[in-house]
Amino acid sequence: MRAMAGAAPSEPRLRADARRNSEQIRSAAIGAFQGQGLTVPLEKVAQAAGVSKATIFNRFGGRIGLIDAVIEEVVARELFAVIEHTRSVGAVERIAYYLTAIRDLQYRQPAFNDVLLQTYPHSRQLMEICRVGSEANEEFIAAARASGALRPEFTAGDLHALVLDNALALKHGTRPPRDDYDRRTMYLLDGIRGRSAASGGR
Amino acid sequence: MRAMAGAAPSEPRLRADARRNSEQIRSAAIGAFQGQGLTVPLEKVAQAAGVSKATIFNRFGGRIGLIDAVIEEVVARELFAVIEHTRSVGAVERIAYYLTAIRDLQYRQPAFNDVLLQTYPHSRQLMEICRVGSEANEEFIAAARASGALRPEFTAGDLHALVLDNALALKHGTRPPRDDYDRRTMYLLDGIRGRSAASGGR
DNA sequence: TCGTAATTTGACTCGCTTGGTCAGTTTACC
DNA sequence: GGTAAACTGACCAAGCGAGTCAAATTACGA
Repeated sequence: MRAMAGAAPSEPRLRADARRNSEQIRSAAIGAFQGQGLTVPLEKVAQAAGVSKATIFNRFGGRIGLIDAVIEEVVARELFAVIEHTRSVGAVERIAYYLTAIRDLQYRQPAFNDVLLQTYPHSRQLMEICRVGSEANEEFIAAARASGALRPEFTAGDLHALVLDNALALKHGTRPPRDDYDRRTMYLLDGIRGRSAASGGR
Repeated sequence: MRAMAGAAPSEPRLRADARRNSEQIRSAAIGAFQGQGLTVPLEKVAQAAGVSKATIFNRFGGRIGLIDAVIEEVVARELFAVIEHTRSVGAVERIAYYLTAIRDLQYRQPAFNDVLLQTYPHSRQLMEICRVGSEANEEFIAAARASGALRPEFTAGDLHALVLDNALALKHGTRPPRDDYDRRTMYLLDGIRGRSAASGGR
């Protein structure tokens, strides 16, 4: 590693071309990560940015640096919004809303699954996102159990496993049509609901 | 490929050492496949059999030939037994029994997941096993729906996806403790049951 | 308009693992 | 013992993307 450290380089005055390239790489990375996940070959990102792969190393120090520089826009923002919004949902439907929203994110954003699966454990940012996510899980599970919306034997670990399994399925398998996916989300919800809770429709 | 074709070589009179090695390789393969799945390095199988890797190629022509020679003992027998036995279960509990048994097989036999995932599509035997399995799926789904044990919108494709996702999770993830796994099987069952059907306990 | 240092880049190396091959040696069998 | 079958150690192939570097290019200040 030469001199890189964190996000958008700004410490030393960059030359104009370097600044321009940084920006192009950033936005190419956001697009590529969102479309194909965090494991997309850097070569492709470079191509989309109209620069050489080596330039990515010059500007960001490598994949980890690049991820740290854009992960906020790629997934963190959206995830935190989901968590935040979930808190405003009524206690009884909250856990169903949360799981549905998470699964939606997983379906739409391959990068989100890479975060969950901790594909790059060397990125602080990624680990931090995971941590926050785990805490949200526990928060919502506890609340849901208290409200009777969830069957009592269901643990935070169960939720975690549920989501991780889905991440693996989406990552290594063929993604199903959206309506099939959503229907299966319903089965899931019905399987974890407490007896007392009323279902949405069914 | 030199001269191999199918299962246990028997066409031309083999020399005594060759016959002995074939047998050792077969049983080593059964052990290795059951323990670590069909993707276990041939080197390891050879080591367990006390021969060189090249001997496996001499005797079986390669991984596919070896798989074809032992897949019966490794998974087919047990799978067919499950299917057969499922037919003798009462209509209402049948689908639950089937899914539970399949998931048990998936947990205990990594090789079974390799079959499901069609890791080696060049093996006729593997494909045949898949075909038979798919037919069983449809048979049981149809019966379950007819008996009201299954929610009506649940399709054979849903069952297939359910099982495949689990195969991917077990293959690429960390396998959970058995009791967690079984509990999650319960959630699953509760999520796909028809309204009328009574659950086992809960 | 230079001089210089920052920047870019094409072409490379590297790692890493397993399947598969082959020449040369050992072994079974008649 | 002679011969062909069988075994084996050592080797190659392949894929594939990360990361590196010397050489060329470019921005920028004087």
